[in-house]
Amino acid sequence: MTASSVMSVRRLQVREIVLDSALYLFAQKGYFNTSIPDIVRHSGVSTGSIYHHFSDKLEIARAMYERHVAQMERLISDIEQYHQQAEARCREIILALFALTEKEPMVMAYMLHARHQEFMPDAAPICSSRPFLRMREVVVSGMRNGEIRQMDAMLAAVCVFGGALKFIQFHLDGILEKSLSEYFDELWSTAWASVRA
Amino acid sequence: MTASSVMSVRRLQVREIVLDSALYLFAQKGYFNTSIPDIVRHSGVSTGSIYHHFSDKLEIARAMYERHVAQMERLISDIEQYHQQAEARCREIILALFALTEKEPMVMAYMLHARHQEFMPDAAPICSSRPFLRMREVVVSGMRNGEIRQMDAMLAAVCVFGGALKFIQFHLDGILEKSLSEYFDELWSTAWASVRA
DNA sequence: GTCTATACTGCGATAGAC
DNA sequence: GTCTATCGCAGTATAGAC
Repeated sequence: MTASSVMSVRRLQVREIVLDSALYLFAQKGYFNTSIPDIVRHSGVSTGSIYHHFSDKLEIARAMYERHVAQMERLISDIEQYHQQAEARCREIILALFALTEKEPMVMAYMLHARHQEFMPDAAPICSSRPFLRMREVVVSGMRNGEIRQMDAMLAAVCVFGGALKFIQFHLDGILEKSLSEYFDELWSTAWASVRA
Repeated sequence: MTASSVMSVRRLQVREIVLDSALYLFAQKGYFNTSIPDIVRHSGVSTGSIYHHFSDKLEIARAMYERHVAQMERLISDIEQYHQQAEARCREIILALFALTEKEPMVMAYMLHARHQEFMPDAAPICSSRPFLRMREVVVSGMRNGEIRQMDAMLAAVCVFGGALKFIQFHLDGILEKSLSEYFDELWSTAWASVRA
């Protein structure tokens, strides 16, 4: 292993440590309630080092956003590869989002809850981000191949995924009596019934 | 008119002016991006005067939240008074929310979009606020009187109102091609079909 | 009750030693 | 590349005249 590859591995490590701390703190208290000193304390990385790896606080938020948009896109790509029907794809996407919510609630909290536009001036609303656009494309293709009845595309997407996303929000807000997965069957059958051809 | 009643009318006026400015600014830029000097500039009321009427910046946010929670509750009460069936009540509530969104988008932006818990430490999530609890009660009563089929109460509420609320969010985010009201018919028939007995 | 001027704090960001 | 020390400033809140 060369010296430069050691350095770049280490470089990645520090970035990841900072991003993990920032995810925890941003998801828990929000971007504005999290100071650089907070991140220093929680991550154990010094101010100077943080600013060596990130140009400013905003870039931390941006890098984290990109990291988790990519994570969600990968999740959808995997599903599209293994399932061909829109019905199966939608179903599996919801199951994967539920699993992600229970395994890494902070990721979902940051992606769904945070008002990214308040601190990332050029960010699109989350519903226009790549993972959500791809979810809508899955629904549109289902409409083209006759699995889903002809209807407004946006409405169809809301019918299929809207309920699941609301339940994820409820779960993160702690107002659900049961675990997310216990709601899945009834939720999915109701959602799919409202759009199937 | 007595001197004290003049004073209290004026007192209310100043509070309203400040709250109106704060609504505009909070809805547009968010709570944390809005400084007291911003409110001073936009409202024309001086710092000293603002602090005479509100103990701190947080209390402005709280008072505004209460004002619009009450406004939405009144809207629901009026509908409950004039309509007895759950179906009509739900329908009219959605129509009223759409109308409010188009007439006073900032109210809906502040109520639905803002992450109130980030700056109001003791606030419940918006979905647990009184207007949203009452909307769920309407659905539950519709389930009791047989208009809505037996199903998980939370799921039923999401089916009835979730789509409309998502479309309001889309509208506020500016990603809708048509006006809100043009989506209503298809949205409502789909939503109600998914829950009716 | 309303204003102007200002005190105080805590944050984001930088400098510079190691 | 990482650290500690610190600068400059924006922003909340107050003091005190009118």
